[in-house]
Formats: sequence, structure tokens, C-alpha cells
Amino acid sequence: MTNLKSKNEKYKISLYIQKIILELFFTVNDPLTMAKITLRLIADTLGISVATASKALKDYPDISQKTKRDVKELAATLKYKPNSFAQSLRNQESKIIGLIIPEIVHHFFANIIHGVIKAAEKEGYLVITLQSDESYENEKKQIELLLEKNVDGILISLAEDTVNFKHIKAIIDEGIPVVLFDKISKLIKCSQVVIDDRKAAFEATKYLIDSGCKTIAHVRGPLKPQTTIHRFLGYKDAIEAHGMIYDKALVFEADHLSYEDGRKVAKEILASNQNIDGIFAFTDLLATGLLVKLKEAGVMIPEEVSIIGFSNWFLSKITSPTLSTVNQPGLEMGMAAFKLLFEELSNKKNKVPTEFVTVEIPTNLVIRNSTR
Amino acid sequence: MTNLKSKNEKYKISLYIQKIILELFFTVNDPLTMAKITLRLIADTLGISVATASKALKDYPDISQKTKRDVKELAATLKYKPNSFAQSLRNQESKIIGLIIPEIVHHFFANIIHGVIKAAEKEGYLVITLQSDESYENEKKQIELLLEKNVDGILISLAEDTVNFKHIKAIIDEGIPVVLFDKISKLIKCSQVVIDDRKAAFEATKYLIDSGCKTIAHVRGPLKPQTTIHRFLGYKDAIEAHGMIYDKALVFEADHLSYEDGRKVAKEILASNQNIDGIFAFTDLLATGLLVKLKEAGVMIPEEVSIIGFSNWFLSKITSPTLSTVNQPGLEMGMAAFKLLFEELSNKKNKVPTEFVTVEIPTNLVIRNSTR
DNA sequence: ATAGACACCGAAATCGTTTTCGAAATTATG
DNA sequence: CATAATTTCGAAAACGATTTCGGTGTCTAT
Repeated sequence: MTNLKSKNEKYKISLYIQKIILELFFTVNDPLTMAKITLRLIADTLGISVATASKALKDYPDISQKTKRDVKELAATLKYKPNSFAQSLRNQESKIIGLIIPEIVHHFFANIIHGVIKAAEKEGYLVITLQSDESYENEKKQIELLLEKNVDGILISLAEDTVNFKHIKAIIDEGIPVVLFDKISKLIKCSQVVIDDRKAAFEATKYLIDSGCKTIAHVRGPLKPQTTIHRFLGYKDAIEAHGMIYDKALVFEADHLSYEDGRKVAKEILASNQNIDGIFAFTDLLATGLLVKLKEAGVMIPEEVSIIGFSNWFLSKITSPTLSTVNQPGLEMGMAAFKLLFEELSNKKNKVPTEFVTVEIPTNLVIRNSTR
Repeated sequence: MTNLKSKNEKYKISLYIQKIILELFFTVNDPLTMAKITLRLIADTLGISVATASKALKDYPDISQKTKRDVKELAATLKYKPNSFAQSLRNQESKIIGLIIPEIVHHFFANIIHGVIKAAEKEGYLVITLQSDESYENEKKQIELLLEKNVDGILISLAEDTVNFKHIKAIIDEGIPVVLFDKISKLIKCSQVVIDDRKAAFEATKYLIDSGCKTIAHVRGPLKPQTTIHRFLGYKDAIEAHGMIYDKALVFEADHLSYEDGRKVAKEILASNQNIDGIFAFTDLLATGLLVKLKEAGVMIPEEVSIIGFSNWFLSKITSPTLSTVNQPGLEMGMAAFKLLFEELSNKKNKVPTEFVTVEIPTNLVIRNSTR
């Protein structure tokens, strides 16, 4: 590269520009040999230093207006894009965050992803998404992957079989901000985003009671997750708070949360002969299985049995009758989770300590036609 | 930092290790002051050069076994993680790819995301996902964002209102590999992943014919997208290939592909009095709307009218009767798209030119209970 | 003893940007 | 006119990892 710092700059610069233009002209269709547009190129072209070029682009006060104009103009025409690796290396931040969820193909989690990406984009952050498949081992591995890429922070919804939290605590101790959402653990000291499952279940059950149901069943999920317990307790609370007696025989367990399981439980309900006239199901898919099977058996919904689900998945709008349910706002939860992370990231930059908070996103009943 | 290159290395090294251990001990709980584990640290600790440490970790042949062991051991105990920024800056690759889709909360696209992420993870790539909201402007902006982060390649499913392809061609010319999938354009010179809509529609219609339907309607989508035209043509092909006459009056247009639109078209079909006994719908959601509305109107499905949808979304398994449909394998498409991109990336690294191919992922009929 | 072969290691350049600190050039002031 | 104040700029040191190229030291063969 010719040294441009001689006296006769003007002449040399124009020569140099000619060279650049020629170079661009000849190589524009051949990416392999195309000149990289760097600060060095801009600086040399204008006969200034890289330092000055950098400062000009960032509007440092110690650069003259004319220089700023020149640099910005050339940068624009050459379509200069700062090399993010170099920037990140300098600034020690990637402006990328990681997102780990148990399952992508899932209405609720898809909404979470959307919420996170949307909120992140607004603040100039991009999101790397990973799926743990509900596996602890995957979760651990994926955290490693994200760390290797030097993400600035991580958002996690814990996998089903994650019972040990050392891997999460370790990264928090390393100084990487972590925010948990949906599948959380109180044992981890970090900010979290949740819904109040117990309250939501209470409201749902209360609605069934208020609408006249006398014998209300609950179809719960597998025992392990916290949510199962909370929704069950909400159901029990409501029953007992309204002068009814809680009856164990009215609680059915589905182990897979699938449509098929809903149908299976429906059969049990029919066989139990308990005059059940209201059902609060752990999730919409179960509720849909229940609804369809009961209808096939000649039960009128909602006249004979009211059904209420949980999550407000897409399918609850298209069952017949349409399904009443508890809206679990994935989009809002995703956005809230990112906001917490963002705050923590900002605090970290300003060396301000963050105190962890647990944000509760309100749920709401969506009453459709499966309830009276 | 003490210079360790004196004769009496052993003594100094142990002193230094003491210092490190103390340092770690005192700062392990304070991320702000915690020592960064770099090659420099490892090298100094062992009294070797950074170059040697680097080569030891990468098993260069000119490093002794002992040195390799020492370096690897210390690296492991200190949990050394190479700084990806520095690596990327050197190697000019980020091992990150971008993925732009029109809509995340969507069964098919969620499958695509899953497929891409899964295939990418296997090859050591991570994925940044972005949603264009079917907007050309967003698409353009997001490509910029991805380029700023120096992704190695980009996977795109074109937005609905993208009719101008300059932005895509520009990045291809810049040498960034791009692979298009699902919503593609033949006008862009790059590898693509598609399904054969026309053939799939042909098969679906043929199934209706073979199962005895005499008057078969087609509910098509909005006019613009290619897929609408191809599925319509497939329908028409099948009709004409089986000795039936194509009748324009049997083609209904839905403009939003929504469940509600399906219901609306069902009304039109009922009002048209054409003795329609088979319907091929552009997509499952439309088909579901049709199915439910027809049932409500007392039409027996499939005895009086057979219905077949398109895409094999989740909901097709839970309608009653369950919906026959064309399986559009999102997972496979996502994986195929990544594989094409990966190949191109490898070729680029080896300076081998890539010839663009269009991969066609086979669809298949999923026959359930909405057809005879 | 000397040349050649071989094993092992390190200095230094590189990737591109940022920022500090001091120097030069220009203008203002007494 | 000399000095002080102000603009305006650039050299250089980061940020860490990689890789080339050459330099040690040791050993073998003559």
C-alpha cells in the first residue's frame, strides 16, 4: 500500500481513488478477491489515520467538521460496515443473547421466541435460539455453546429433567446474566418471569363453580413439574373456598399431556359414574381430547359438562365448541424476560449491582363455548 | 507481570501458580474483578509463549507431548475458553448463520426453525432467528442486522410483499451464501429448497377422484404467491387428467387463509347448490373452517363431502373428523436448507465454486377421516 | 569434530476497531 | 510578537488467538 503521507497529497489521493475505483470495478463480481472495506482503507484513501477515521464516524468532538463529512461520505459510498468481531473484541460485548427452550414446535414457546426476538431487536440485540428437548444434558451442552460464542446473557426455560442447577449457577457466578422464565426454579438466584399458576387455576375453577357446576373434576399432568402442583392447588383452593368438599376421586392424572391422553381420561371419567359436570384440565391439548371424546360419547358440551383448559393455544379457537381457557401470554413473557436481561446487562456495563426480581405476568380467563 | 524466562523457572512458576490460585480464590465470587482466562495467562503460568500454548491446544506436531499435556491440563482446570471474537477476527468466520422467516408462531415455520437449528448444531453452527412479519422493509433491515453481526450465511423464506430482489442479490454478490426455502424466487441465483406444490395438489385431488368424488371444489388462497397458482394448477391438472371437466365455478377464493375465511367459503359453497362432494383446500386452517361450518350446517363429513387440506399442521390431528391433508415436512426442509448452506460455506472455505441446486422435498398424503 | 537431521519453541505479524495521550497546527490573548 | 489556549490529528497500545518463519538445542552419522 502506497504511503500517502507525502507533501503532494492531493495528487496521490486522486491516484489512489482511481486505483480503488478500478479495483472495485474489476472485482465487484468476484467476492473472493473483492477488497474489504475497512477503516484502514478509508483512512488511506483520505490520507488520514485510522484513529481519525474511527473518531470521525463516531462524532468525536476533536475531529473537524470537514473531516467528519469526508469520512462519512466515503464510508457511505463504499458501504463500510464495521467488523463486528473487532468491535466485540475491543468492547467485550457481542450484542447477542442466547435463548434455550425445551421445545420449539409448541404454540406457547413459539410465542416466547417471538417475544424475546422482538424485544431484543428493539434494543439492538440478536437472539440465538436453542432447543433442549427437555433434556438436562442438552441444556448443559447448549449453555456451553452459547458461552463459547460469548453471548452477553442467556434466557432459559428449564428442561423437564433438570433437577440439578449447578450448570446454571456456574454461569451466573462467571458473571453472565441469566433470566429464567416459565419453567423456573426458586433455588436459582436470578431474575425470573412467571405466571401465577395457582391463582389462574383458582380463577378457572371458580368460573366453573360460579356458572353452576356442582361436581368439578381436575385433570392434572405428571407429578414432577411445579406447574402441575400449583394448578392442582389452585383447583383445590377454589373448591374449598366455595363450600364444596375436595374429593380425591375427582382428580385424574394424565401422564403425557397429549390429545390421546385427554381421550383416555375422558373414558375414565365416563366410567367413573360420578356425575361430573365440570372439568378443569391442565392444558388445552388435554382439554381438547376430553372434549372430543366426551362429545363422541354423546355428552353435550357445555350443557352437560363444562370444560376449561389452560394456555390458550391456537387450537382452542377451532374446537367445536370452542374451548374456554386460561390465557398464558407467551409473547409478553418473552418480552418481559428480555427486558429483565437487558436491564441487568446495562447495570453490568455501568458497574451497578442488579437486584433480582421475579416478574409475574398476569393471566386471564378466555371464555368461549365449552363452558356455560 | 513477572518475566518468567529466567533460568530458575521451577521456582518462579510455582510462585506464579500460587499467585493465580490466590487470585482465583479471592475473586471467584466477584465477576467484575475475576481474572480472564486467556492463552496469555496459561502461557505465562507455564513459562511458555502464547504461540506454543495455542499450538499445544490444537495439537500441532511441533509441540512436545509433555508441553501439550501441561497446557491442556491447565486449560482444563482453569476452564479456559477461547475468545470467539479473537478467533473470528483471525479466521474471518463466525460459525453463526442467520434465519429469516415471515412468522415464528406458525406450525410450519416453527418446524423449519427446529430443522435448521438441529442441522446447524450438528455442524457446530448456531442460528440467529429473525421474523420479517411478511414485510419487505423488515426483511431488508434484518439482512443488514445479520450482516453487521458477520453471519457466515443466511437462510430466508421471502416475505409476502417482497417483489424486488435487489437486497438479496446484493448480499449474494458480496459473497455471503444465501439459501432460499419455501417462499422462494426463481429470479434469484442461489440454492433453494421447495416442495412441488403442483404435484402435491395433483395427488390430493386425484385421491378425491379415486375415492369417488364427482364434483370437486378447490378453495384457493390469495392470487399473488406462487404457491397459490401451483396448487390450483395441480388441482386443474388432476381434474382434466381424469376425464372430468374443469369448472371455474368450483374454484373459490379465500383471501386470508384463516379459519374464519374457511367458514365464510363454506357458506358460499352451501349457497352455490352445486352438489359438491369433495373439496381440496389450500391449507389446513381453511379446511378446518370449511369442515366445522359444513358440519354445523348438517353436512356429513366425509359421507357427503370429502375434505382434504394442505400442510399437515398440528390441528389436522384434532379436528373431528380428523383432517386428511398433504404433509409439508418443515423439519426436513429446514435441515435441507441448512445442509445446502453448509456445503456452500465449505466450498467457499476451500475456494471451490458452488453450483446452485434446487432441492425438492417430497410431500406425502396423510389420509385421515375427512375423506372417504 | 562437523554437518545434517530433527524436535521443539517463540518473536512477530495479523485480523480491524477503539481510545488514550501527547504533539502539532492554528487561533486568540496580553 | 510572544505566549497561551484551542483545535485537530495520529502513534500506539490494547482486545486474544493464530500462524509463519526462523532459531535454538540435541542427536546421529561421517
